[in-house]
Amino acid sequence: MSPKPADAHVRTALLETAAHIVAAEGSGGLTLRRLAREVGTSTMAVYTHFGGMTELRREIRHEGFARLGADLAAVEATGDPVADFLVLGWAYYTNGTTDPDLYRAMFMDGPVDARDAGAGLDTFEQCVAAAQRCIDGGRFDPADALDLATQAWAMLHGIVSLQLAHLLPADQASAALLASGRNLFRAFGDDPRSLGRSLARAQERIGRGIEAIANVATDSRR
Amino acid sequence: MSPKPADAHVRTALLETAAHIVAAEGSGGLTLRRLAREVGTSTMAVYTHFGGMTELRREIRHEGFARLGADLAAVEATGDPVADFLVLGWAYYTNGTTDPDLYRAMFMDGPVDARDAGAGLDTFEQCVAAAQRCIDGGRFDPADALDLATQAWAMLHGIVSLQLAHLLPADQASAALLASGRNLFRAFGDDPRSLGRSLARAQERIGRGIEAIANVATDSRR
DNA sequence: GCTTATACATAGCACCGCTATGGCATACTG
DNA sequence: CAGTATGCCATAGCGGTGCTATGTATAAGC
Repeated sequence: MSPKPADAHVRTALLETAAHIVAAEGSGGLTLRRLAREVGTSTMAVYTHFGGMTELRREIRHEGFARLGADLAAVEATGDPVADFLVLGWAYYTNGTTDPDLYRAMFMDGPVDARDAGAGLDTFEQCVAAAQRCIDGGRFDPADALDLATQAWAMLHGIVSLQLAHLLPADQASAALLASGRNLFRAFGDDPRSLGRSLARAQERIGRGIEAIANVATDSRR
Repeated sequence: MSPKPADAHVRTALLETAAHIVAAEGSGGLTLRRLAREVGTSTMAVYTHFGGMTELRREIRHEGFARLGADLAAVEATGDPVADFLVLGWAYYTNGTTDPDLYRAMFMDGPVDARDAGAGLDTFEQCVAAAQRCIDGGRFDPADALDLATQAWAMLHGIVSLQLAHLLPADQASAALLASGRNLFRAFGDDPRSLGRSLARAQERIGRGIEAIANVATDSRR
């Protein structure tokens, strides 16, 4: 009946438009029947390919983690590991605030199961590595990189999710991001003057990188 | 037909059992028909008293904010404002982790509307006041108390919500809570040795206060 | 070429939030 | 005190949801 556009695996079309619906209208806008209608198939397709809406939503979360991982991987490691770390945090904040519904689907729709936790912690490894480089470079005091990364991640996630809950306006959120980042990194042992220079470099890279990261973002949307 | 137990305002019974269902089984367990059945009334009662499930859920959020506010108000202001602030943060963490589904309903089910934001920011004022006392007492460097409180809140919320999403095990979360608190307060200008003493006092108060806060918590459940 | 298995369509189930309507008790009014 | 008006709740029904049992057609294996 339907023209079957290229027939490129129904599974991909389902996941793609599902992620698009979630990103555009929120998790509540995604509906089995609507998804089937929009893709031009029947509701059964979702069950043959995923098993149900729960698994579909889990795949969407994985897609979100993949995009987040791509955005984080797009920040290049330079000779200034602290600036790298700062830019990484900014990339995280940007990812969450530009795709709020996807971020919500990842962290707030849960509770996350074991598979999700694995996918989430994979991207978290990039944060740990950034902290480790700061330690190895002598900028941070010797410490467990995972502890530092955890603190940074909690701060980032706290600011992002408070903004997404409309409990922090965007300007206050970004201000808190800057201040908390500086405070944390100071406490991690970085020298105030070095930190100031790294912060300036990071801000300059952020200014230059807005288009670059935007490109990566659109690329990762395939 | 039904015995109408004391007839104590159906509205109260609805809100109470609704909050109980959410706290016990999560937001997904709350259903209009089930709630009516469990209270022993009809689905219409929800609409006469609240206007719909949306408003009911909003009242549940307010109930959660009220309990959180009560838990926070239960920490007494002593001569050590930094210890007070630390205990306040611990109380926040405890509130979120002991009633995870209620905490989720407050911050993750949203997006929060203007009325919710007001209720949430009311309890946030206690955090601002605690920061202000630390500044006035000369423990923190002169600063905008709201900025400091925002950073502390974001950190707390980040840790709590990451734990609730099963992305941080409880032990790592409490460790991050301790470390981040110390790091932030150090950055806020507190002297390391004074901070160490306040932290010891706070830990002692927490140890003593576990039963007290638990009592307050059960009290606030009426 | 027949069989088998896979992918999708159809129809129906139980449940959801919500609303139109009616009954009934109370409160108000002349 | 009679009559009316008002608020609270029960009933029944609508369109929607996720999910499943069943049928069907296409593709794969021998």
